[in-house]
Amino acid sequence: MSETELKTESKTESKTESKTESKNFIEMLIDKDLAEGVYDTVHTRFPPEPNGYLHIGHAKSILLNYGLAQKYNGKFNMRFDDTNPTKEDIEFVESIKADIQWLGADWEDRLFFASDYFGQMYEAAVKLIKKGKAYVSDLTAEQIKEYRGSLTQPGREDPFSSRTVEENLQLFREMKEGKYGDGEKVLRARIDMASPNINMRDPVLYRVAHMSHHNTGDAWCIYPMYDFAHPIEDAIEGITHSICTLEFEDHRPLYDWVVRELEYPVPPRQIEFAKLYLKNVVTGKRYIKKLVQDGIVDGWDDPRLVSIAALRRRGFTPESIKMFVELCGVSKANSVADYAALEYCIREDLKAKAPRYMAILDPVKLIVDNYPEGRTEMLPGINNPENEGLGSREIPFSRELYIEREDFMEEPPKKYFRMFPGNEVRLMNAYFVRCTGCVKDESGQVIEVHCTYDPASKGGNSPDGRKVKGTIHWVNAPTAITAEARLYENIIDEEKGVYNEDGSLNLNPCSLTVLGNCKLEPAFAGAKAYDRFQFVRQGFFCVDAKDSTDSALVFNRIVSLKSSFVLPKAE
RNA sequence: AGGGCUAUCGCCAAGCGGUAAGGCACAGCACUUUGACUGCUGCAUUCGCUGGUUCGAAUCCAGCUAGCCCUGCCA
Repeated sequence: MSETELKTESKTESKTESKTESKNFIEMLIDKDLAEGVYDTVHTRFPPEPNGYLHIGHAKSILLNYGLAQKYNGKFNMRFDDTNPTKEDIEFVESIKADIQWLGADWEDRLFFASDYFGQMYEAAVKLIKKGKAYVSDLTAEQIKEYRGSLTQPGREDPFSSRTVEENLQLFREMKEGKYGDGEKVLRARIDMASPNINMRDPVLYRVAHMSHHNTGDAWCIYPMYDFAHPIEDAIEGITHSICTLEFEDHRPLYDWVVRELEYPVPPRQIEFAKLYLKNVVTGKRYIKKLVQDGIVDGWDDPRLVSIAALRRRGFTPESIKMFVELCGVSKANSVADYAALEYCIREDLKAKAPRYMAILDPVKLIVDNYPEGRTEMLPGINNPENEGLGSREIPFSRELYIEREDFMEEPPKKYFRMFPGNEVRLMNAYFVRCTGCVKDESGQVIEVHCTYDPASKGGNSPDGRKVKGTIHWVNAPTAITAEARLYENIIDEEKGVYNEDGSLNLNPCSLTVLGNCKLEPAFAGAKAYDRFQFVRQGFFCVDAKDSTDSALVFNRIVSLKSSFVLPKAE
């Protein structure tokens, strides 16, 4: 090996090395924990409450937790945090599981329900009572609020906090046995009513709720509060790093208190990170519910929404969501990502994956006057020049074709290099054609564009080396498949932001455009739900899983292709 | 206003006392059988502000300012 070769090699090596991505603050914390022997494995979890559909924001948490477990060769648990039967519904359990699986986060055999730990939580509460760290209070909800004080005023001692351990034990047992009605009694932790952190002012641990639970039925009429239940759930499952969002920072002292008082040998550590927000996007449950009720969107999976189900239906891939989440990063600074970053990710992912076929969204006839009538020939086309593995196809060509209405202008502006009288363009994969004119109906609408072709330019190149500036796509008219395409814009009017002054949503009236007369080349035949394609020069499209049928294909535009060409406004 | 957290390019985000990574967006050029892709180039004399420590500060100290979160028997 020569000296130069050696040099080149070491150069490449150091380059690879320097490309190592910097770690986020959670990874640095984990590294430290591992180095100091605080933990010797990494065990994370995703703990949604089954009270709604997952959206893009949840994807960050799911992928973060799962990704960390993978990176550190640890484990990832799926856990439903179902401690409040008044707000939860079994209906969401299945949809949440499906969404997480689709995203690729694998919990293996570790699917848990917080409600499975109700017995252990009850025992934990008894333990606290015995330690004198919890008591039963008869205060009403309003009184508790009163006694709690305010942000600036310390709280006052609960008059029931002096009950004896025996009394508390008996009362708590009676709460469990159903002796008291909803709201009559609660179990409170005895911590510090004067704490500047309101969460520490004797927080409620258990409340009475005579209600059937989707998992435990009527076995319980008392249910633990989040602040008490969550650390126990984590500890029981051996979670090491309990990752949650920023608003729980104030709860960490209470989390640590519970875990300490209960004397778990390896206490889990709560770490908080900033949620992922998208600019000009609605995620609020009540807003989406209203959009559905008002018939503005077609359900929770309407492709204009950003629920996981909606993104899936629109045609986003799990890989693109993962790429997006990684692109956004993890930090403690509240931030709002641009939707453009998501679009970048899906284009990037589909670039090599999706076959590139020709489809006309808004068709107008193109007649090749000098092409023999009745003749059809098959022309080869590469399905994706960036991925030879996707193969090639035969595309029919004849005298009558469809082209995009916007690819012809009788009087073109400057720098327009598509079809206009006298101009020569390339029909992609086919021939050079020179435009000779058009036919209009009585209203002035162009109904036919005419041209002549150069037989020598078959395949799209002229043997005389002649160049054309424009290449347009086309579809053979006699064999065209008619289909529907749905084009989406943000459901929010981006000019003025998400909300109006009165709190209502500021909707974009043009968020959906349905094109019902699209013409597709035969290669599209047999396209199935979730199949994704690039419509050449238009964008990436996905077969709609809800409305598409074999005989009437329906496509959702996932994202358009980028374009630096802007048609000057006609006056 | 009591407590907690955060402030680095239009949007994310590295940086951890040695003289501002990267990505998205944007702009320009080249290439092009997609006005796409790709390639190249440009894009913070400056890190919320003001002082201080230091030979040297985005990084340390002090004081300010702004934003977010907290007074559910929700999670």
